[in-house]
Amino acid sequence: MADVADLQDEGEKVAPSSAVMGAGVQSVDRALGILEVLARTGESGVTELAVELGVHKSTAFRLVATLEAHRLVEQTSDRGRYRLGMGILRLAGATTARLDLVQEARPIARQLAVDTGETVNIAVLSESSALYLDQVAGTSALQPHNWVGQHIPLHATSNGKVLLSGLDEAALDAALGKLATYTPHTITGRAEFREELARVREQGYAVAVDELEIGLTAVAAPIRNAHGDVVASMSVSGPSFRLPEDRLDEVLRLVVGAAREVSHRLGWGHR
Amino acid sequence: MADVADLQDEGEKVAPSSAVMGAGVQSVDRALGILEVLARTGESGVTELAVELGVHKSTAFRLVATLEAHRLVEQTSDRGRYRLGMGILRLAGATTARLDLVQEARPIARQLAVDTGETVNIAVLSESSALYLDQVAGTSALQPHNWVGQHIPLHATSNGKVLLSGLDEAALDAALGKLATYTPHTITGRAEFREELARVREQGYAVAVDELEIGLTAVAAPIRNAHGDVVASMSVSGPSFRLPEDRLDEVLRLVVGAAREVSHRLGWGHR
DNA sequence: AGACTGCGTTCCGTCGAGCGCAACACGCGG
DNA sequence: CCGCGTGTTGCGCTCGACGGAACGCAGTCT
Repeated sequence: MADVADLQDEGEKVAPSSAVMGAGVQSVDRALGILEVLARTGESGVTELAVELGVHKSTAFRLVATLEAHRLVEQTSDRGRYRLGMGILRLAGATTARLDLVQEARPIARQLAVDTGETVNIAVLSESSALYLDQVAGTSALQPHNWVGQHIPLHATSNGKVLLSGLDEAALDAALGKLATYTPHTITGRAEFREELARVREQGYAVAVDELEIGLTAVAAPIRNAHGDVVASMSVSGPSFRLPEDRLDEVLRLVVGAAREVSHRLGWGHR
Repeated sequence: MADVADLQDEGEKVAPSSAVMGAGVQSVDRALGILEVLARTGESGVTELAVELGVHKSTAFRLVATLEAHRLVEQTSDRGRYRLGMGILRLAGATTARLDLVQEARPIARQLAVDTGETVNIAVLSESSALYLDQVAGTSALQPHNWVGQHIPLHATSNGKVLLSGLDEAALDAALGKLATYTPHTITGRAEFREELARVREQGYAVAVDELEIGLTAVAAPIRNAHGDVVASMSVSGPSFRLPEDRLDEVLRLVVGAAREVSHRLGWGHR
């Protein structure tokens, strides 16, 4: 039952593009597919969505109208295109409020932000990129433009390195695409990157200076669950001029300590 | 703005407690209903969800399984209960990145935070409570515990007053439940509160000193869209001792100016 | 202007997808 | 052990979701 009956050869190339699809309740599947398309494109019309899903225009419309009734999507104007709506944010608020990872990590992250004066982030691995779960602003006015929910490349960030360091060889290969170059300091050699990961594993922390963006420095340490797996990563990041070499040692000590504290609260080292 | 709602007079057997429901594609409607229930309860079992929606267990299971395939829900353990998942957060990231309100407001909010030294929030009206969309921390270490996605009572906050001031009588009645008392300064009289709203409308800003919490002061101004409707509210809040009467004038000037600037960027006053 | 092409939206008849039923596998407590 | 509670799975019947086609409206080309 793998292939969906695509009987219409209207001429349009039937490209399932990307998504799970094909598993579960058909109409719900399609509706969620719409959300994913909108997340990717930012904004789409009914016709566009219909082509993307390989369904009739009217079908796409009915689905999107249902989503709209629940405020998960909204249209830019009457008779306009569609985009993701506020309902998503409401759900997201309820999600983070309940995730015990965020729950446990938040007070510690806040203290870390106060101690270092820089921005603290918590990220998890999600489909070959880093998903930022939470962010606590530093005391300085100069803040990074990241935001919860953003996708960040794994090989050019301290968080990414930490998260990858917890994977075995097979999973690593799957998660690691090609290593894009962002700055002259980005590590792009595969062998070289594996060495870096070994170093991270050994040291228990990761550093990235100017690797994603010139002038941006970040350090990160792993958060482990009761089984000892790396489930998340906690980082401190800020402008490189505020995080010079001689200050990094101090910051590293704080980050590693904070991450270990969260790990303990999640049950690591108990039993 | 045709309402899709009233085509049929509810043949439902059991009261679906709360939610939109009854409009659009049935199975999608139910699936989204599940998300809303999970957002409310935090965690539920299949059977529980089934009775909540008034459907058969197996139906609820199939729906929740589809949601799980898209990572919008996850189960606490194999054969365990269900809760909202990371997929929601991914969608939320894509949402905030594209919502032009947040997009436009963020740099201005940040500047306002720098100028005042206090925390800036942006909130919208969402089902008879305030939904906080964005937050920029002030320069001081002492920060409020709020977070994006939280629901806050409308009648005891400056943001809430501003948002309510944009409604007509009918909508106001619908949005306003009973006026709970939080502190001795909370306005609880209905007539009194309407006078306060009239003042807010006239002045173009709202103030709340010790009304939600003793020691917490906040001021807010409306953000308008191209049609002139109040779509959001921007506030500055901090400890009352840092925001004494004689400083409020200055802060108010800044807030009103910032909110007006955002409104302009959203097309207000243009043509 | 007028024809034309694209959009989002609506109506309707049909047929297969999704529903409820019932049976299943498992965990718990009496 | 049995009963009762989960979450999970096949299976036929039926009703709800689907695609086709037409509509109203906005631009755009001729």
